[in-house]
Amino acid sequence: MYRTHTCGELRIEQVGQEVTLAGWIQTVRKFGSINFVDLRDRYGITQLLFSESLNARLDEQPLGREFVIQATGVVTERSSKNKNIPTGDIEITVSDFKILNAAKTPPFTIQDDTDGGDELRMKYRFLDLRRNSVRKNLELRYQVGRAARNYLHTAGFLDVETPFLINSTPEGARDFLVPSRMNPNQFYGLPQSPQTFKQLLMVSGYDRYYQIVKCFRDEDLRADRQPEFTQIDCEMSFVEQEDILNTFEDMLKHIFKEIKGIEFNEPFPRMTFDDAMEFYGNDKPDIRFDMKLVNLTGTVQGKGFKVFDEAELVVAINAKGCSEYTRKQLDELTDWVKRPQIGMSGLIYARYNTDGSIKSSVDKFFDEEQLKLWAQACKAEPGDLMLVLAGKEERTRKAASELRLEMGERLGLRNKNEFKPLWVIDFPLFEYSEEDNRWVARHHPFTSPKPEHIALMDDVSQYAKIKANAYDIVLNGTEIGGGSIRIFQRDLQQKMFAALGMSKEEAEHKFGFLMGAFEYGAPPHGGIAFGFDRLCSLLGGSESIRDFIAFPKNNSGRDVMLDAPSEIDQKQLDELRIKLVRE
RNA sequence: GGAUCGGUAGUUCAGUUGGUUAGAAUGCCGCCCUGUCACGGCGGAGGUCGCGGGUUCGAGUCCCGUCCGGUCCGCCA
Repeated sequence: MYRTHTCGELRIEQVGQEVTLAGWIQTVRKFGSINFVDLRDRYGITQLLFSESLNARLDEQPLGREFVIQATGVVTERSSKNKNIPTGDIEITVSDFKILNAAKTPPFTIQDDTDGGDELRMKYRFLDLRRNSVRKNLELRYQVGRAARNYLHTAGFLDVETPFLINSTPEGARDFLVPSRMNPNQFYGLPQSPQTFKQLLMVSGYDRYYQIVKCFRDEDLRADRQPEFTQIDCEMSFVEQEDILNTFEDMLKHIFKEIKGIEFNEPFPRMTFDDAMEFYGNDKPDIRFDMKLVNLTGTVQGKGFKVFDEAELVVAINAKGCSEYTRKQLDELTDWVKRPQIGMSGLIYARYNTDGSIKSSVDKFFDEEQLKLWAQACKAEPGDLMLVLAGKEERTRKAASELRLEMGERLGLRNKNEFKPLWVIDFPLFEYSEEDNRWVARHHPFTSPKPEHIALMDDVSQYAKIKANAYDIVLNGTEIGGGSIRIFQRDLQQKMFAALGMSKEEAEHKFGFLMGAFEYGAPPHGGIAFGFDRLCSLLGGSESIRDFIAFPKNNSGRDVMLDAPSEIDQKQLDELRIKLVRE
């Protein structure tokens, strides 16, 4: 036995006991003829006292940071206690010790406030994971998963595993491909989600299914996106949208209570997709603060100001209490909206001064009476600042949405300890893809249209109006989950594929097994999938999901520790019958 | 595919208008110290200024290219 206790559990009550601890050396403090060593493991830090009698041995076997050692001694009350750590009342007076493994000096310090940069910490991730702060994130992830499983288990859900080596599908994101050695010139695709399998499980009668499962998408990455990520994937039979929303709202409430001790007594608010777009400019509103988008197009056009008159959309936000913004701050905001990522050509503002007057950057075209109408529309009061954007509809709405979030940030209205969930419902079934020149499924091709809109599927000109029984759950402006009621009848599914420009043969070839299954008694069903990594990062108060993944990949999809992906041997290529194209 | 920020000691960073021998902190090594816990004191070692090219009497600094990393846009049903 290597140890009798962990480094986090000994207290004043154990004084007098002889114990053996094993762990990593956090620090060695030489103090004349005595030495203090902080020994660390997952559970905490315990101070070891090496008194004078061990000096000869320490000269032979010097100790260094991150050495793995085993030490035996008696638990002793400290003469000077450390109130900052739970084991601070005691220390181990070491009688014998053994170096189990020496260690190189680590390239960065293994502390909460490490001196290591991101790049280095990722390269030595196994050392980074020793740090408290990183370990806490992984522990949080485990607890979130456990809370979800507990809830789903109690609610009668069955965890069923589904395969990773499946077919590539053309819809949606790019697939990761795996060549098949036994089936030359053929490839598996890794699942973007277990979508079709969970629907087949519904046909099989497993009416409550869940899985915490990896999904794979070969698209460009962000701080909150990884090529392989984890979903809490769920599906239910004999349910309507309302049943699903209620079930999973309860699950989230359970998780919040377990993890954060937060109780939501009210139902989560709901907003239609159309309202979200109109009032927030995006489909995942951050409702921790108001500052809604106000459409001023009708109010401001026809007054001779070309920028407004030629715009498809003029939209304002009301920055409460910002009328004192200096010219410098406003210029800076203007530069901000002119950045290529936002892409506006300018920013117009109107200050509602505390004396009741209104001054704008376009006073030449709008007198005070006109500006009062702006204020009325924006519900602005003296002391407020109206920020106005104008231009092409889509870009302007998007820019206004970004500006709103930026102002919310600057005004400190986006508190990461405040949690405001929101259901966004009634998503459109289709959206037009300029790139492919056709209508594509906004959610996915198995999403059911609202029954009253099915008739519109016969007329392409009506496609934009068709709403789906699809929903997203949004937390603090981040989409953490989404799902839909599915199509469960072959005819409707066929119609859907046809609407997406897929021939009968093509649909049969790609999804024939699913449509075939629908002919053998498919129950009405629907489901939802949560972005587990994102949920964890929000609960942990971090922007980046990488902090909650033990071994994440970087921006370019590389594992910098393993240096993956990498080239492979010619022999392997030959077996797979793959020829490389060198450029 | 694009935008943008960064790359200087083991690490985190500073480095002026292009100008002597490239600095600080921390870590590391040595010596001293019996109650430290961010220990302290004294001393020391440590540099391909990411890489390649160019401009110049002279480049860490300016220009071009390239590689690596961060963030974002496009993309991500």
